[in-house]
Amino acid sequence: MISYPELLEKFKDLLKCNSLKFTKQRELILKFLYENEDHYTPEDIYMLLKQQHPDINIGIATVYRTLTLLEESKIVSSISFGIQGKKYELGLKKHHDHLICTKCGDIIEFYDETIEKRQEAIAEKFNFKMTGHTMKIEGICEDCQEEALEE
Amino acid sequence: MISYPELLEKFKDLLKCNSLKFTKQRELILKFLYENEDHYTPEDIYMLLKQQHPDINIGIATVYRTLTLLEESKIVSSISFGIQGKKYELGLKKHHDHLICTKCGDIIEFYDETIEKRQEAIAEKFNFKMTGHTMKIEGICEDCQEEALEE
DNA sequence: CTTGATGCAAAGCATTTGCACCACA
DNA sequence: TGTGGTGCAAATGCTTTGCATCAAG
Repeated sequence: MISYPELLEKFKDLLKCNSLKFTKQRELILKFLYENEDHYTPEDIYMLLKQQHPDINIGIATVYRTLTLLEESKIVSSISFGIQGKKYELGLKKHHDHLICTKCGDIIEFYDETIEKRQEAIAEKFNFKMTGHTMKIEGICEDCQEEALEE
Repeated sequence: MISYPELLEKFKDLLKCNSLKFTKQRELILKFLYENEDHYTPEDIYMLLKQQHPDINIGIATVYRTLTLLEESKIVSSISFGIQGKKYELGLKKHHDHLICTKCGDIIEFYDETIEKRQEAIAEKFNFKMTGHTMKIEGICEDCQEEALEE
């Protein structure tokens, strides 16, 4: 896994190459996603950053703008859930898919070589030039099943 | 594949069991999805129905309400795309997944036994009680690739 | 007749945009 | 210093809701 200073450097380079500026807000968002390996909505990130850094001013619009920028640069990735909206996570780890508990919203990541291979084969079969793929398994997680039994 | 009269009967039963009413609007939407085996946004359905049946009054709210009802009843299913929004299709056929062309928006359906099996195995491994699963492969379809070459 | 359904317009909600001001480079 | 970034508030776009009226049972 890439270290934070490395990631920061990568981000700064990317900004420089596109004559964009490095700002406190952009760094905060990047750092937040690096330090919190989970899935967050833009709103989540906005609220938590405001809370953790009362000294720094940040607007929700900047969070949206930065997340879009980071996603285009392949530094973060997003998945969208029905009601829960779109959530972002650092996108530097190996490609993976998600198990989502529809009761508590918990997200479990997994990687399955067989599925990856089949996806490639299917894209090829239809002469599709694959640019991305997502898989979501929805269900009830272990904990929520137990809770249901207790009731 | 189920015939339309059968489907209609099934829908009517379902309404009766829940003391809901059978209306022209509900039938129109069901019929539309039966006759047009494709993926539509609520807006699409609303516009096309108004166009095809200028005599019958229908509001966008009713389309949303009916689609929600049909989806809860497992008669239709939906997939959501990034910018293109949520699209509905008749959900009575065998479970399948989608290839989506990010250029022209075309959707190709496919079914892969290996992937289905692996998904079940994964859910089991994490003690997840699977209630649903979706897979989307994004890319550029054959036609759009050719177009790109011509430019 | 009773109850649920409908259309309309208003309200919601997440996301985007315009703009004057601010801060990197 | 100039250019791009920011926060704010207004605007947008999709979806839901409240309500008076309508129609199915």
